Amino acid sequence: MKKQKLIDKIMNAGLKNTKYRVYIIDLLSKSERLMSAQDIYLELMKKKVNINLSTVYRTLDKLVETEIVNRVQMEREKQALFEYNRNIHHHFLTCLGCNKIIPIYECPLKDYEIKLEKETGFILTGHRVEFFGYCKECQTKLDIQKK
Amino acid sequence: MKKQKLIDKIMNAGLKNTKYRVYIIDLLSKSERLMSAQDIYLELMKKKVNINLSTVYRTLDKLVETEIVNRVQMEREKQALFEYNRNIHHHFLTCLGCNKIIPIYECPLKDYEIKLEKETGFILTGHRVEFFGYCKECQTKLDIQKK
DNA sequence: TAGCAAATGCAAACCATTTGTATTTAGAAC
DNA sequence: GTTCTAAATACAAATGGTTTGCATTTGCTA
Repeated sequence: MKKQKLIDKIMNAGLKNTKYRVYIIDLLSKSERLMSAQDIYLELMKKKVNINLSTVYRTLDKLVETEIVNRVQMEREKQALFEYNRNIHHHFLTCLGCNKIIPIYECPLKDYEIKLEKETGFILTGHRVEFFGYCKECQTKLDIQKK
Repeated sequence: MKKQKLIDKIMNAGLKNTKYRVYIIDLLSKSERLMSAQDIYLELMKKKVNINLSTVYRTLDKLVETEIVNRVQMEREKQALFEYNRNIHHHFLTCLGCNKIIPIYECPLKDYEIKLEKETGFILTGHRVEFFGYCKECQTKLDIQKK
């Protein structure tokens, strides 16, 4: 994403354009993995961007609030993880061997949600799904086979 | 569950039979809601069962390890929640209004998992699903309608 | 360019959870 | 029943992710 586009995005959300916001959105939008606040902090420090950890948290709060970024809580991670919001609904697949997290851009629950709404009387607004298993490499490495 | 059955369950898992274990399993197996460690601690104190919070945590660790109890991490709760393991696969439906959590004993993902295994090469071992929405009461209270 | 609200840095607080260690207890062996 | 040992517990302190209070700085509007 061009820097100007990124600044527009920040300002359109009603936020002030600050260097840290630019850095964090840029970092997340280029990252192919989910990142924790700590990850972001360390990554920026490595790039000689001197930021405070509490600023990372406050920035992420704002970005989540304005839906520029998504916060997700994985079952097995204690810290929250963040991803750039591309507005594409997806689920996650976590490898229990190496902990890598793969987004799955496909959703088998559309019809089921309608059914569930009828059954429960709820109005549904969303869902989240996390699959667990072992990736090919870990299957070999850990000698895991389908039972 | 009868007390003796409960003790058998503990001992069959290779654990020592202690009063706190009996109390905690009994409490969880009778609770119709998920409970946090803190909830359990307070509930027991209310019943004049003087237990230490760290004992609650260590007991829960053992019970999760031996699969007598399940630990679940909800998206919106920071503490882990615990439920008695009835060995019935289920998902959760959380009301964004009143935070109640309803288990859904139905799974639309069986076939999809096979497909996902083929697509990704993973061996899948499980998944978890949480639906979000508003229950009937909160729809009225908060004037929420389907869009 | 001034003024003000918003953003930041820093230190301290917070809260769920874990850990170290001394003491107690369950259950196996006698 | 008594003894012995590993496991369980109490208590206090530590940990780790996250939040907050407050003084200072910065971005944006007028």
